Amino acid sequence: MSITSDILRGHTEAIILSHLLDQDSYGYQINKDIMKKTNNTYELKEATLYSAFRRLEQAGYIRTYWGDETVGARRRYYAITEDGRRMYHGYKKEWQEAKEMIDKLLK
Amino acid sequence: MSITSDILRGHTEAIILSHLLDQDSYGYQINKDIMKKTNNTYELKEATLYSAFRRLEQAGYIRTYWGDETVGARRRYYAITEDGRRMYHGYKKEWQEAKEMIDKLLK
DNA sequence: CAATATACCTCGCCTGTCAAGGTATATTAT
DNA sequence: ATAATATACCTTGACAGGCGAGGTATATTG
Repeated sequence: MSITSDILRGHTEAIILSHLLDQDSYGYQINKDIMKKTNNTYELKEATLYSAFRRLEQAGYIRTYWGDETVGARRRYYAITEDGRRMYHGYKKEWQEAKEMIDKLLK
Repeated sequence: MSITSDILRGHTEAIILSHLLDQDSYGYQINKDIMKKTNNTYELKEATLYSAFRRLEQAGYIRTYWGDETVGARRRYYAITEDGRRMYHGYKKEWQEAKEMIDKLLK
């Protein structure tokens, strides 16, 4: 595992929630967005992505539905819930604090 | 596991190396330093600490020796190596980049 | 003399990541 | 025509770091 992956570990769920704040989306799209946003520096691996979806759904932070594509491959859409939004904002706050903490600890 | 632990995951080794930059130290002391530095927000768990020491030693980033305490409990001291310093600086750079990336991904 | 502090350590579980594999449809290149 | 690539979904099993729970020994404080 690369160091970058290790640093990113644990942020996956919040990153996904962040992408659902403004509109519903689906796995493939979210992954593409992330790659684009990071100039292809970071690619969320599919297995990681889908296991995160399962956890988020289980926790009630997202709900899912199938798109009604008439052409092309089917898409499973994800929507953030109110709990999900709360979770996201809590996490973001925690991230701000953690950032300062790590900066302090790395001198 | 708390969210904080998950965010901190992977930084343990660098945090330890950081504490060894200026002087050698030992497990108990390093742990205390970390707690103090973070106003008791973050406590590196002992099991985590010692398994990190093993990894760091294995990797050649630290070397260890027993202190010559005449009173009190014995102390195992840790010293950072040149490789350890290189590793630390590389990690710190990576952290700066990762920080920006996560900020971007969390909008 | 019990409790707390200092100081070390190990075992085994838990959880998130991911390599490797799979399915199906649509488009583009040869 | 058909091979290759892109879109889109998914599961399994291994791996690694964190840590709860347990242990040892010495010194100090109430």
